[in-house]
Amino acid sequence: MSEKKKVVVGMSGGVDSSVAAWLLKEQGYDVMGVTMEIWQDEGSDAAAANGGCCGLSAVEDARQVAWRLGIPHYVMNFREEFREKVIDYFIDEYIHGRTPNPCIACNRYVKWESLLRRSLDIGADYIATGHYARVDRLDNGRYAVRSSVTAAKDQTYALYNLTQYQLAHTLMPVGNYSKDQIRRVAEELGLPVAHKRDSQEICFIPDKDYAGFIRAHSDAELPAGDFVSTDGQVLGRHKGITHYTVGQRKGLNLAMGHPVFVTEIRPDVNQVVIGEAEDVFSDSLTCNRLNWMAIERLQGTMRVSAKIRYAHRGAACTIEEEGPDLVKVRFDEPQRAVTPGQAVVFYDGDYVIGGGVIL
RNA sequence: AGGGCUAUCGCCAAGCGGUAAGGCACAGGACUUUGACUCCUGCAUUUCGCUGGUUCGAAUCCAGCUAGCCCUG
Repeated sequence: MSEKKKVVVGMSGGVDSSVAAWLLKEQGYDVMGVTMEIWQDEGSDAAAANGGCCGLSAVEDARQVAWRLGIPHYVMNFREEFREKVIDYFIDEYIHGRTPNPCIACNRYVKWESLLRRSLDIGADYIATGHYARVDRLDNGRYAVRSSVTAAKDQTYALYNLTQYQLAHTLMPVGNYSKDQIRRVAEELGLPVAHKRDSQEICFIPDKDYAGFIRAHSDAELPAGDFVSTDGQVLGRHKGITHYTVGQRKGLNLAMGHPVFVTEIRPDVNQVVIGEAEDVFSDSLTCNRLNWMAIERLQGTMRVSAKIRYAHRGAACTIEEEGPDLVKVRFDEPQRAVTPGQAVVFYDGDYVIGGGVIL
């Protein structure tokens, strides 16, 4: 007859989700730990590499932490969902000359769709993660993700795409603390993962060879092609469009005497456009695949701060609906490397208003 | 087979007799739960097209050779 709310904590084996589990337990929840299996090539070196939010070492570390905290721990297989919603999407975007953000897709479709559904199925009321972000219920009744108290570790950008339903069943206890505080708690609890390195890079491509990964997991052609200047002059040969992204400087192998950058990728003609440093700035962008969070929908124009990539500080701008599922963003100051495929997330202060995908 | 010019790190390029600047590219690292950007470090110590010569000493002067470019045939 327990009135305790049940929560499933997604435990990656890292410090953050480990402490999140402990915090929830302290807050009186009935906590259960779940580690998601998402890697594809079992037994490969790639999967064994630590780092990433979901490395192979995850299961053992998470199991130990759960044991220490005295909570049950389970492993659930999400390989199929991950393959379809994250890896296939990732490959398809690159093939079409865009630059995807797999973490956002993983959050929306794997963590907050599959994991949430299965968690509710086994009787949980919420799922929780170790993200540095907070979930608030606003006066208008809507749920919105809110920046962590630590601006340096804020992870709201990757969470803009969560739905109201998903947020209503989400807890993010770590958002009220700084990274230092979290590590200190982990130390005090004697957790074995207290000093584990922060994860980074795409978890399913630890060697950072994206182009190689795409070639190995897709039958698309992806041939070499021309680097061209804005006025159409051929400057050299590129290794295939999947090797590049807007704003990129390194790896072009173009000795022009001064740094040059990718300004555009043209998948239809297999060209990569090269320009000067100043050519990579834009004063506006259009986005679609919108998800509104703090507001039900956009009416007229709205002044917000927009992040065009993870770790972007945010830029003042005006947003305006331009059509069904289409929003125009006009920046007060031109922004560097507005990149198709990346998410643009709108903020009002700490709160995520919504966001979309850059066209 | 007449005349002129040029040959320095992968690319561009300083140097003009005193013992090899710099930029780009590239490599490594830092930063980073996406791709990038940025920052830091490294990068011609028997070497300046080759072979000789002058000199205490040459990439720097001289000669020849080789290669490329240009002009005149």
